[in-house]
Amino acid sequence: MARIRKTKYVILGLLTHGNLSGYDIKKIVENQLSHFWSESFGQIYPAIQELEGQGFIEPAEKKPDIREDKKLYKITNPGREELVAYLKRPVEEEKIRYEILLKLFFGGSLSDQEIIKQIMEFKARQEERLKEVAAYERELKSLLNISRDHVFYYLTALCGKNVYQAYIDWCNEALSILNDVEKR
Amino acid sequence: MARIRKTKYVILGLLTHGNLSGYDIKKIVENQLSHFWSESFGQIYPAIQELEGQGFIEPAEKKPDIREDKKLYKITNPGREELVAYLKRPVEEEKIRYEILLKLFFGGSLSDQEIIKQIMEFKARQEERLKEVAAYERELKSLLNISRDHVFYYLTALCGKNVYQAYIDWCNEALSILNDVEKR
DNA sequence: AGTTGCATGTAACTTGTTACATGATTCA
DNA sequence: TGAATCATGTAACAAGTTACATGCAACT
Repeated sequence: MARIRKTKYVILGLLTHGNLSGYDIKKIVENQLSHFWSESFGQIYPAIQELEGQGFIEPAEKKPDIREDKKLYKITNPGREELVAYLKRPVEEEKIRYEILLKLFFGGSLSDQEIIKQIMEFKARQEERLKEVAAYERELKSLLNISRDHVFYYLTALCGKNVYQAYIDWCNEALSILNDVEKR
Repeated sequence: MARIRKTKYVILGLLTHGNLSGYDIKKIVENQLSHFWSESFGQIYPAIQELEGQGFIEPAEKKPDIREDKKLYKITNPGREELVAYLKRPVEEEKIRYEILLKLFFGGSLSDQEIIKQIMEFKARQEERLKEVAAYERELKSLLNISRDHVFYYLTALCGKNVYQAYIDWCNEALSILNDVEKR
């Protein structure tokens, strides 16, 4: 890994939008960031404790209507600075491991039919994802004017749409090429 | 992680192309698989020992011209079966973590200029990668007829080309949208 | 009364990287 | 002779997932 841990910045970032608990953060990541990010409870809760120890977040007062055992946090000024410093740093080289390409690289050990099956399954999954993210993108496009943040949400969905479409296009090209090879 | 370990299959796959040492495997991954895969020595050597213990690979006779301290391995028939069983299994859901989208999602904490800078840096890196993989793709396209395997190598390069191009297109759309927003 | 969801947290495990140790060979 | 590359391996660490433990609240 050696890539610096991002969980802390996800928490800081989400806390700039409002006070949240660990559970809230997990739900938001699942619901709104899932097409480009994931976090597990096993990462979130220890990271919260670390952030509190560093003074980057602190307990927030709860309104009386929320349950006793829920711990709400808010971001502090040093926390904001820490987040901004991270956001300004260049994006790290993401390590890429595409299993479909690995399997294709060793295609010599499979029959054409088996390879075609793998690509079709992969394509079907990308189509599902595209459908989801394209619906999300259309929704966000209509909300573009309601806040500056909505532009950013829209752009993340647009990226997903482009990338999934690129995979689907590649699947079609690959299937067509394999079909030509098979016939000759 | 929880995703099953792929290192073993990379080793088995490469050994179907010829007898290799751990060092050879590392070099091939770096030179030929680097646009979609990576492995470190810390994974390769223990995996080799495990594969040998399972009888999936075994020491190969060396030609007298290669050095004493180099350990060449060859794949066994059970090893071939193990590889094929893996290749036939559906491709696992890859976990996606795009840091550029994370940073963009929290764009509210940065100025337009800072966001634009991040996207331009990201775009420049994708353009570099595209250049590399597109050159590789053109080369492989001309070699398409020399073996069945070359079709697979070509398709992996083509996929990289499509995906990097999709990122670049998205960067341009994003920059144009951010420019419009800035002006109003 | 039982199931589902809310809520916090820990422990064991897996995967992966980095740095280090060691030494041979090749080439300028 | 010294640097770069070849070559194998280990140990410490970092990151991330999964399963588990615990208990409250809401609803059916």
